[in-house]
Amino acid sequence: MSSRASSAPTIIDVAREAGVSIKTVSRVLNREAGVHEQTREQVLAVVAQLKYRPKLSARSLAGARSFLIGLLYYDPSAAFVGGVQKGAAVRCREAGYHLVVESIENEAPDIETQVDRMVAALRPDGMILTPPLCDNPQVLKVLSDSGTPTVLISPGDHDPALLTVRMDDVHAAQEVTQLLIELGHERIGFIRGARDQAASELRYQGFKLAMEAAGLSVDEALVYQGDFTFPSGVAGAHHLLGQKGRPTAVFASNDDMALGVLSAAQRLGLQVPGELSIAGFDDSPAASLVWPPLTTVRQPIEEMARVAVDMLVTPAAGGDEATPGGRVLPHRLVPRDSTAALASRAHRPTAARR
Amino acid sequence: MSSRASSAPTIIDVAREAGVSIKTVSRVLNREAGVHEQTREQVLAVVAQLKYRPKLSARSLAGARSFLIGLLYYDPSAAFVGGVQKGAAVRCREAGYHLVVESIENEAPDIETQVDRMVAALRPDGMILTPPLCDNPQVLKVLSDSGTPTVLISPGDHDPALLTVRMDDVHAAQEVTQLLIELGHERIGFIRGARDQAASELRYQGFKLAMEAAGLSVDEALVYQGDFTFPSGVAGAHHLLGQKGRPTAVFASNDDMALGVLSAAQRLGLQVPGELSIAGFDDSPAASLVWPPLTTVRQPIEEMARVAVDMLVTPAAGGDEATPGGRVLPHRLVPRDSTAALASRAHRPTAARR
DNA sequence: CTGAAAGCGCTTACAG
DNA sequence: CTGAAAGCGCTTACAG
Repeated sequence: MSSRASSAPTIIDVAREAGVSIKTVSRVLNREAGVHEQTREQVLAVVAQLKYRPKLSARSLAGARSFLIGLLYYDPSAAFVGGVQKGAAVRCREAGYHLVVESIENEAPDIETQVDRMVAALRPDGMILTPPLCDNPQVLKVLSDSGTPTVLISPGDHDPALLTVRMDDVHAAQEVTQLLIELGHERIGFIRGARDQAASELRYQGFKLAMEAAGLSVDEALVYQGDFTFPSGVAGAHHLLGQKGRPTAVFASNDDMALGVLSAAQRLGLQVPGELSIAGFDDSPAASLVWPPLTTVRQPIEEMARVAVDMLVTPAAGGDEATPGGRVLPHRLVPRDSTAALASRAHRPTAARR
Repeated sequence: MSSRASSAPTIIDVAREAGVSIKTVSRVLNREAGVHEQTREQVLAVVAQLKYRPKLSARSLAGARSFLIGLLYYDPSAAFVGGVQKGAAVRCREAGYHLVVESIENEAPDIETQVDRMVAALRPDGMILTPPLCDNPQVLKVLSDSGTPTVLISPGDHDPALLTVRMDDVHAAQEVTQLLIELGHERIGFIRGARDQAASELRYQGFKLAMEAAGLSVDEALVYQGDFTFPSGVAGAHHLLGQKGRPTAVFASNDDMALGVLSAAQRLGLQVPGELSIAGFDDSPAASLVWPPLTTVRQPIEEMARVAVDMLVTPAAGGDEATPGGRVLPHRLVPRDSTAALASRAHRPTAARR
């Protein structure tokens, strides 16, 4: 079937044809300095003519690098993982690396074995972890024991020595809250995310900070504990909207829950945004597909993944002055039609309230 | 940083400790027959004690297999690719393989170089292609020239010698159409998918077959050419619902477009499903998140990916009697609330019309 | 600026 | 049932 598989040219073929040693071919291919320009061109010409491509397994076995980056994820959101994957895969290709993807369960009893097997077999030059795996101590332990450089995307509390990439969840949540406040809303419901994810707490903090800055009190009765799923958004909506002094706006910690709120509101016959404003977080694909489209925050997912690969491939790319091994990427508030000024009330800037 | 990296045990360490040759260790690890049970257990004990894991690059360089499966995709739908990825990654791990994912642009001018580079560097034991890449002649050419076994997921017309996995788009579309017909709908609008994707034509054929089987004519004015995107669903809805004898139901070739129809209908003030029934295709995550939830067809995405890996890893797994290299996986009609019986008309089974 | 030698850690024939 | 030797195709020191 693959009769030509055996005829693939090796570095020896190239060296012979170019009249140089294999070491020189290696130098040219790895862009090492100190090769006569004429020699370089000659080698490159033969490489092109023979369509020579170095074999990764040989490079990996002989050298110190595997040219492999591992990405570990445990599903939750297809949109999030998909974005990370695309950003990472593209950057890997640009850098001459390849992305090996493994899906592992966060609660699997043999999770350490799974991770260890992957790392020991592949010897990746680096690993990228997404939530909630990036906060899993067992996984982190295995990786650190193996000496594999690791980048955490949007982690919670973590060893400050580790490389991280994230966005500013607190500030983003503040901005969303401020938007609602500026639209005249005072009774704003909040739906928290899953307890075991770091972003949940950060977004809640942002909400509280913005409320307090505007001189508004956070009514505990208007805070619901969700878990980032659509159904928990529905449940949260029923809880919040069933109150005596019900909120005129609801800020859900992610889009899936906001969609649940939207669905519940429509079933309850509430006009959105006329009678209820709704805001989410993530800017998931569905957020712009529903009606009315959701006001939300765009997470720089693909960019975070690109940066993660950069940190692994070009160690110099890691960190900035503030947090040595950490990078914080900019987000963007995305106002859409699910939020509007409070019906029949004047627009009241928050500054005037102090 | 990784001081212990150099101390990773090799097959030689295991052989020495177990008092056997490296060949015997290799036999045990590869489950080759003909090893004394006692020897086998002794080797396994040492392997466990030393936490020995064979290095993939060495196995790959020395042997005929790389234990790598490549997955090539060009985004379109995050949900589809995400499902394929998960199914493939899980099955790979079970089989001791690893999944290398590459995202390439279907229209990139250097697409052949990109694919060739990946295949030549990795020497994967097999490749999996998703639409639209599985119908890209240039990509298929490079892979066939390299002798890399390839499985196409949901391809269009293809070389019958190639391995394929798909669902029955024609039949599934027939079922959706029948459901609408059984609900009493006669004027049914249809929105076609992207011209360059094979599934578009297949689903349209299914629609026509069901209409004809029920003795209903397909009104060309009620067929709109979409492109699988949300906006084209909105445009299709405006086109179809603006007609004199407008349809009482719309069947969109995928969920994204169906969501567009839903959005447009709600803006036009039409009750769904009271005044308009809507059906989609895919059972994307958003389909069950909107209100009303969408009637659709569940594609067996993860299963298709698992089977694809199986065909590559266990050659015997490929094909069934009907189509030698092809496997057709079962789908499932998912009736939800976006479709309902035609208002104020009796339920009329299609059989009675003939 | 260039090269000869050794070696990475396994599997593949081949022997016994 | 088991093993000694060769070799996969590169990179790494080390020389010159």
